[in-house]
Amino acid sequence: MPVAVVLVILTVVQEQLSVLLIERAAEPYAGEWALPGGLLLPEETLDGAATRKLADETGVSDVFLEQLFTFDRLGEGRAEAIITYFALVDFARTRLRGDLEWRPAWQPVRGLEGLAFHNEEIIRYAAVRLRNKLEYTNVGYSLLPPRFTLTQMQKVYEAILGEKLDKRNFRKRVLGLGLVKETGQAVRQGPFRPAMLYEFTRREPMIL
Amino acid sequence: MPVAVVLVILTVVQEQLSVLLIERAAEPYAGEWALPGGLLLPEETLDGAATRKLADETGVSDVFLEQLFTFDRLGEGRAEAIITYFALVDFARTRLRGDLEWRPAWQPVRGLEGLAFHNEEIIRYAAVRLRNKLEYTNVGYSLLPPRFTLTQMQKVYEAILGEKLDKRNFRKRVLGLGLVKETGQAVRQGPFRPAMLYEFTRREPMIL
DNA sequence: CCAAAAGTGTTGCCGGTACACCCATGG
DNA sequence: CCATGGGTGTACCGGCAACACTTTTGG
Repeated sequence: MPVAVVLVILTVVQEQLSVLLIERAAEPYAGEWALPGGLLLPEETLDGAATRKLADETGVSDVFLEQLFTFDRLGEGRAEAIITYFALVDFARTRLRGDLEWRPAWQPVRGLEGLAFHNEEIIRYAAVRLRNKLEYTNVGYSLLPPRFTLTQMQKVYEAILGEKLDKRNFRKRVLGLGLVKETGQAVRQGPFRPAMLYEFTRREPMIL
Repeated sequence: MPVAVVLVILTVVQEQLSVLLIERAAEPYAGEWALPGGLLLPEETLDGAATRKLADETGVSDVFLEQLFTFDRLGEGRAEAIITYFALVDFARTRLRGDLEWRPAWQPVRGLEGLAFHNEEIIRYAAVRLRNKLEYTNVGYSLLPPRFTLTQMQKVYEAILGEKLDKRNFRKRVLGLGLVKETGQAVRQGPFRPAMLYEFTRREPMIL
């Protein structure tokens, strides 16, 4: 009875916090939606397995990835313990692999129900953790392109927190805390003034 | 290669944050100090295993007990994954078992070094988590007798945070937040006015 | 001319911190 | 008479939330 590693990969798509799910090919729960994961290989570290699975599913590396919680087998799996990780990725830089036997897809976190293994509980827990971390860390770096406008950033924050934020207070805070810094002029995007571009001043360590 | 559960059992002894350690009987690291733990039994839940081990070592149950972190085998153990828990107990209500083949003992957290399996890292992490939780939860209930004076409580907090606190501000806060409430008169203890006794208004769920 | 995004300051409140003295009595 | 623990109130400061208008130009 080995150990399994399961990933909660979160991103923001169309102003909605979303999670990567796969349609299970094998029993149990064949045909149902579930979180991606797999068994820990011999001689592999937990972080290594999580990193590998993340790259397998999204092609992404060097993003925020952190251990979330460990469950016992949830009744029905083949593993003795399920170690869950959560990752944050920039949707625009992700290319889901369509050639896998399971079909990965982004699904909004709000209103998820009826997943295999009660995986919605894990997802809710990850979303709570993310909301907390957002308030006292800079995990957001992983959800945005390297350079972005403050309006983009604010929309990501609003999607995660699930509420509108005040523009001036938001800017005061992220600038005042030194979270982000200006990084040059911007290009006009529409019928309005060109925006300033920003980047994060520091990145969190990949594993805390 | 099964799964192991390891416990960081913390308490405050003589105004020092302390941890329960055992002297290992078996190789590897025979004769060295380490955290107590053991293998997960078949059909046992993780929380169940942690609760069982805690009762084995201290005779205590119904205290704060929470999952901490999961490590891979740390190089040298027999287990594939090590799931750590941390628990908080009231020193006065604990009776360590001297009849075990390993000898459990309380050791101050400050200055620990050279433990088996680099266990001091886990202990430091548990101490950090405890300090954080202390500020926004009421985990303290588990470290104190059911009824206590505010001075006792303050000393416990000071031991954990490693700094002196202001008496008036401390009382204002714990009363203002409704953390504790008066629970009757007290008995004289020495050459001074008898103190008021308090208890916690609510207890955290045992597992979060 | 209007929709859409960019940008910009002030005020009030609340929570947290700093800080010092009196009381009672067992020894 | 002093050591020891119990108990109490005020003043300042800083962070956080609330709040509205001007600019630009593509359609």
